[in-house]
Amino acid sequence: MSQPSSAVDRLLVDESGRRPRADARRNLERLVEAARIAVAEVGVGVSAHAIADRAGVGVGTFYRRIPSLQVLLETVLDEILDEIANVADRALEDPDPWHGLCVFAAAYVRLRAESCGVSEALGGACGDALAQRLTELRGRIRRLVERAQAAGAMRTDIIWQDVPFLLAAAATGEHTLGMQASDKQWERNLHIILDGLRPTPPSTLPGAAPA
Amino acid sequence: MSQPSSAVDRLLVDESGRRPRADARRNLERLVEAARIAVAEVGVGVSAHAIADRAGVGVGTFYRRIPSLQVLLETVLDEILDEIANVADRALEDPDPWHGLCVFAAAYVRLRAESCGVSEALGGACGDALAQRLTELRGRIRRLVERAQAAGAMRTDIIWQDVPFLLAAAATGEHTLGMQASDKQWERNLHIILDGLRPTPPSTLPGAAPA
DNA sequence: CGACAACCGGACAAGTTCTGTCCGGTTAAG
DNA sequence: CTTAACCGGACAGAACTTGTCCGGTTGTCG
Repeated sequence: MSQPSSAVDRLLVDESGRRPRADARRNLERLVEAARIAVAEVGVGVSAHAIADRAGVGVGTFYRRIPSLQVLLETVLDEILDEIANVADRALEDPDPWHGLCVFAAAYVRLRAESCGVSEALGGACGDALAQRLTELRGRIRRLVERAQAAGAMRTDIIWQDVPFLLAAAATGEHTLGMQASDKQWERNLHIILDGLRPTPPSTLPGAAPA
Repeated sequence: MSQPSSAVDRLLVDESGRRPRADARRNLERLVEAARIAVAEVGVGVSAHAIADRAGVGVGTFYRRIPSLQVLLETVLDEILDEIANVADRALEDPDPWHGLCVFAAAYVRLRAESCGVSEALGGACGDALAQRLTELRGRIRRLVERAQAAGAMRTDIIWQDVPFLLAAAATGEHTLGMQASDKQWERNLHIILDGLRPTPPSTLPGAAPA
């Protein structure tokens, strides 16, 4: 938010090594921050004009430093995916496997619930650009789940591939049947889902395992 | 699918009481069926041209009998919402309240998972057009949940408003982290969620109740 | 303080995609 | 066979989109 924002720096190191003017940097920071908010509220389909408007600058200013809309969106999303990966790494070091899984799950679902664009990106809406990140994250979730199962803290009739789908599920649904979800509906959803993951399986799971 | 389709009839009873030509009726049936499939695959954002193409007719034919794209979409969705309401009514007559809830939940989640457009409509994407239906459905779900709780078959720290969100959640997520969900992933999700709804609450639920 | 390069904003071009209309050619039905 | 109903798709026009360009402004440095 208020730190230098590596995204801004990444976008700033172009052309001759001259230091950019102060207003140029300020506007770029505004644009990146506006992009973050817009992506969260509107999703990856947000337009360049919409971001420029939010930042309080013209589109000309947008395209002066930003090569293309797509580059900006990928930069912003890549940063968030990095953050998620870090949370997963820390969770893997938790001495209590189940607690580690819960901590990661809460962070993951929160990020998805609070940013429409992050959900879309994790769902694969950004094509190959973020595919590498997604693969890495998948591996970390797999390890988190299998570690919890090995410790006897989780049902073993559930396979690790179910977990990403369940976490994605917990984060969705801002509106249903005309009801507006509270800010924390995702916490309630996640809580119930995690309860459903605990041992003592009440019955066998139907359907084939996902590919 | 192959029955006369009340939607077709509803669209056909216009202008002078003359019986329409056979080809006219055939094309309208094709259009309605194409709309159903297109709404399921693409969602309520599908275009009139896309539906006409799927039906194998021109757009002129589309607009000859159909007043507007919106009318067609609402007609198709209204029919499905009717079906859901009927399932709920039957579930309310089940002598076992928990079994009734499970049967309804499975049908509801299946319909949502199999039709992108139904999910959007239940999420409120169609504005006021379907608001009445949504309200009715809400009441039925409330009764199903409270009946199950009164019978002691379901945790009482969950409120009925949680259930529509949980069911919506179970149905979402065709892709996550680069993985393609199996046809029946929704069954696995729902199964785990229903397990989480059973009595013996492991802990208290965080967050405020939704409005 | 003055000069000037860097910067700014938004009108604009060019493209896409949408809904809905219109009309010349075709076909079902009495 | 006649004729009204029907068909298809070109078309109009509106509402978006991304990205460019240029006249006016401003930060920065000698």
